Amino acid sequence: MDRFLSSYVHNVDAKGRVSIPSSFRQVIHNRGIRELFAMRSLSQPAIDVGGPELMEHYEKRMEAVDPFSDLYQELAIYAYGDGAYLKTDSEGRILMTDFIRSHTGITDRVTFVGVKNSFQLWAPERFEAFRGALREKLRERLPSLRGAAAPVETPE
Amino acid sequence: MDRFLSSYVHNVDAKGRVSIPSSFRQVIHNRGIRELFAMRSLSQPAIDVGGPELMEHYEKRMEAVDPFSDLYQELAIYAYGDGAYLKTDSEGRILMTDFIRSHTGITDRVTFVGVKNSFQLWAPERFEAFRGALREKLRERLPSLRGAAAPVETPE
DNA sequence: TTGACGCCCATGGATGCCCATGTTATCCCA
DNA sequence: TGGGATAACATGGGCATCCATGGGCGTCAA
Repeated sequence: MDRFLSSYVHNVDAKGRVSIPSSFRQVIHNRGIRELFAMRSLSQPAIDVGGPELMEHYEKRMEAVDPFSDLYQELAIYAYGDGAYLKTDSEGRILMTDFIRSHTGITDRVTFVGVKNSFQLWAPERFEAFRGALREKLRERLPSLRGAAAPVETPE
Repeated sequence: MDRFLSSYVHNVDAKGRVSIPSSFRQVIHNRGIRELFAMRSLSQPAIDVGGPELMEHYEKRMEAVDPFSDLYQELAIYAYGDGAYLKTDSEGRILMTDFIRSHTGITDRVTFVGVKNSFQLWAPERFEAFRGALREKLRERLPSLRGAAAPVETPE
């Protein structure tokens, strides 16, 4: 149990709080993650959430770039400036800040989507649409999958 | 928690004061920074703020240019010429001086942007525009950065 | 003297912490 | 095997505290 798996829809309460699915909390604990870091996904209206590795991923990327170039500076602004720490309360809930809401369109419900080493936050409707489109696309691209045992299906 | 991370928008009051985000004050304290130094960013309409390492960073950055060229001189004057120590008041606020305002366009609101070892001051509108453009640029330039699955277009 | 700046106090809103409730999944025992 | 007891979890609300913000006043310097 060390991978973020499956998806869950949770409610946002009047204070803007949402419970992190308990299985995700397990994974967070098992991985020894102390601080949750959040970033806007580049290509999707979703927020990526994970531990420090999430940031290290970009740092590695940046090592290949001249540290004194504009590109490096820009990557730094993106990686560090366009993210946020997510503080959890004593019950394991996180706050849906404007930072999250404006990028995802989340209002009163959130879909948590496990993506192996990290998980994502989506507005449920958008995620449904995305998942549908994704399935189509994969069906076209990977026809060999069709015969197999419903490999593209995602648990509710 | 020893890195300047995330971004915050704060108001400038009638006296020109702005609160430094408390998380940044934490970082300043944790790093043992006693004096904050501010200088013009070389590539953006922003002010870079940090401890003594900030100056070293600039110097290294400028070494990419021939240190005996006119350009080097000009960059030095540009960055250091109006640089200033930022005094904080007893509440942890700094003053938006004309030096800061003229370079950034800041009037009544400021965006604090964490960039790991230092942070920046931006006019919120300009930062939003910059961030948007940057996302576009990175999305094209680093297509492999994101993508748990195949890239699929999603309505924004 | 006048304005800039440092220091103090006031306040409202946001945030974190604690406890309460209902629902669901799990387990145990008859 | 069915049903009740139990534990885990999502959710809600109250309250204390921190923090961003605003205003007053004294001091120092031009």
